[in-house]
This record gives sequence, C-alpha cells and structure tokens, in this order.
Amino acid sequence: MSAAGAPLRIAFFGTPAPAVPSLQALLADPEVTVPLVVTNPDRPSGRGHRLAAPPVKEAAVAAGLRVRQPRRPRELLEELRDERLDACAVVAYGSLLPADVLAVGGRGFVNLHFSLLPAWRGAAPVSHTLLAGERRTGVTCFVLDEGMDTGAVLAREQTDVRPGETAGELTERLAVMGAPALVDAITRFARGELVAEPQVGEASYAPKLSPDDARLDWHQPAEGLARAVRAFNPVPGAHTTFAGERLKIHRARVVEGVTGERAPGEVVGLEAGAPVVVCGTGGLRLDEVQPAGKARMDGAAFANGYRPVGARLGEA
RNA sequence: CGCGAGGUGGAGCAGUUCGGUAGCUCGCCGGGCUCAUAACCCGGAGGUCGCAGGUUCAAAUCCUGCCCUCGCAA
Repeated sequence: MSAAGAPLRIAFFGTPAPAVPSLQALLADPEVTVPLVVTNPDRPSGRGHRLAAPPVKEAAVAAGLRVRQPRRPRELLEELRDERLDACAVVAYGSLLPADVLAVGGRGFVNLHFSLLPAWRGAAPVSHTLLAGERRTGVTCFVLDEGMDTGAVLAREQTDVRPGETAGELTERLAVMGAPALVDAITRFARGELVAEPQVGEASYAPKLSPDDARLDWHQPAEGLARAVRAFNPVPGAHTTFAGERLKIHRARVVEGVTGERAPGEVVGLEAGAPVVVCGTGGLRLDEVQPAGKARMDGAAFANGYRPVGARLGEA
C-alpha cells in the first residue's frame, strides 16, 4: 500500500494528554514521518510557580522529535512553509490557527475532535456530551477552516457513552479510539484519496467550562446533578460547600426514596455509609468526595470523620 | 519567593489555643442474638502522634529545620 516512495511529511499540533495517542499512532505508521511537533509553551502550573511541560512535548522529546512552542502559531509561518509538508494533524492544540497558517500546511490541517460534529463544536465537547445526557458520541476527523470546528468532514467513528462514565474516562477512550481514525483519515486525505464532505445537521456548542459552572445547585434534579458530577470529573471537579469549605464531589449516584419536605442540599442520612443529599427532586449519594486541603476519600470515610448528617451543603 | 489547609492504630476525624493517663465514628478479629440485615449486644488486637533536633520534671501539644499530601489561583 506504499504508493509513493517517500513517506508523508506530517506536522503534529497538540498539547494535552488526549493528544498523545494520536501523535504516537502517527509515529508508528511507517508511511508517515513527523518532522515537527508544535505545542503550547511551558506554563507555570500547580503550586509555587513550577514550569510544566505539556504532555505532547514530553512525548515528542522522548521520541526525539523537533518541538516548537510558539507564543503564536503565526511565528512558525516560515518554518512550516520550509518543511514542505503534505499535511498537518491537530488534536487539542489549544490555540486558534489563523488562515495564513492554515495555508502552509500542505493539503490541509486535519483535526481530531471529540464529538460527532456538528454537535458540540468548541473546547469542551466531552463534558457537554455528558451534561446533556447523550448516550451516543464519537470522534470526527475534519479539515480545519477559519471557523470553530466548522470544517468539512473526512471520517467519524461512534461509540456508546458507558453508564457512569466520567469526562476523564470518556476523553481517554475517545483519544485512543480516535488515534487510528486520524492516521487513516489524514494519510488518505494527503494522498488525495479521501474527499471531505460538509457538515450536515444542526450544530451545538461546547464552550470551555469554568469552576463556577461546576458548582452544584442542589435545587436541580438529582439526575442532572449526577450528570454534572461525571461531566466535571476530573477537572475542574464538581463542588459544593460544607461547613464553609469547598467540598469536591468526584463520584455520586442518584438514590431512590428521598422525598420532599427537606431543604435542597440537606444531608438527610447515610446509605451504605455514604451521605445522601436532598436535591430539587430525588436524592444524590456522595460516593467519593474531597474536602479542601485533603485527599479524595470515599463517602463513608467522609461521613465517619466529618459527621455531615443534618448539615446543609452549598451554603456560605 | 503566588494564597491556603493538613500529616494522630487499617480508613476518616477530635485532641494542639492554655504541655500532665491516646479519644470519636468506622473497619478488623473472637463470641452472642436474630428468619434476616452494611442491624444490635459483649470482648479483643492494633499507635516510635510525618522525620530530626531543641526547651522542660514531663511534649501529639511549645521552638527550629526538613520531608510528604492536598485545596485555590494561573
């Protein structure tokens, strides 16, 4: 299946961990060579100003690849042109690529996106998929244009959302699932064997989520809150307050038999040792939580040490 | 030098302000009770109180240094 003699020259653009499987899949393909990896600059991160390298940089350095970390992609215009690329692969790069950059990527920039476009265009497709309670999702390979995830589609792959699956788990699954799909799509596209088709259907949007969005409103129905807990796991983490301190909720499930007459947010008792919270409708059992300054712990351990029964969450 | 919380039997916490007998809710082991239970009763094991040094008749508690974990912010 080796059409031309020389391998395809494909630059890789990506930054966080979910981009790594795609990079490695490209490297594993004997018909592809990756002369350049572009990733976001190291940034101060975590406690105390430590400079952290993006996961894609770590992987690229480990593979002995040339890495560029421009403040703005445009700074690489000349370099990209000089590489005489066949195509570029983009997975969660983290910065918008302007038209003049898109023009120097060979046949085009192929993006792997973690939703079934045109659903959930934007920065946080997986979290929005879970928040919306969708049962089917997948990945889409498409050719970047100047819009936000509006380009023509090369390939897509679908999967069911698993019961109880968190955003972190689903993201990793899509990253692994999408990697071979991307390699297949971009290599065929670069050879002119695959034609992109315009997106069809109604678009929806998945803007970046902030910690504020992850604060639980106990007046909401338990089902929605359970979805939110999954959608915000592991980051930024669904949270409420307990005794004036932040309480993150990593895992929770809807429980039956919790009826009205109680104030939303009140911890009415324990089930299997874990705290049960009254919601707008129904109840939520907190299976894994994390008080501010502490390591995460299961709900029963929290109940043992903190005695939350009778307290009202989300106040103060 | 970004702000902050914490390290106490296997888990989660209290005790530290004001030095003086290791406490609570669980778990574990053994026994009892019940048709039955993540129920109840009785008994038991398990801790150099993160590490090192200092003060003191006496340190989980006060002083100094170090190690580790985590929340916020970016």
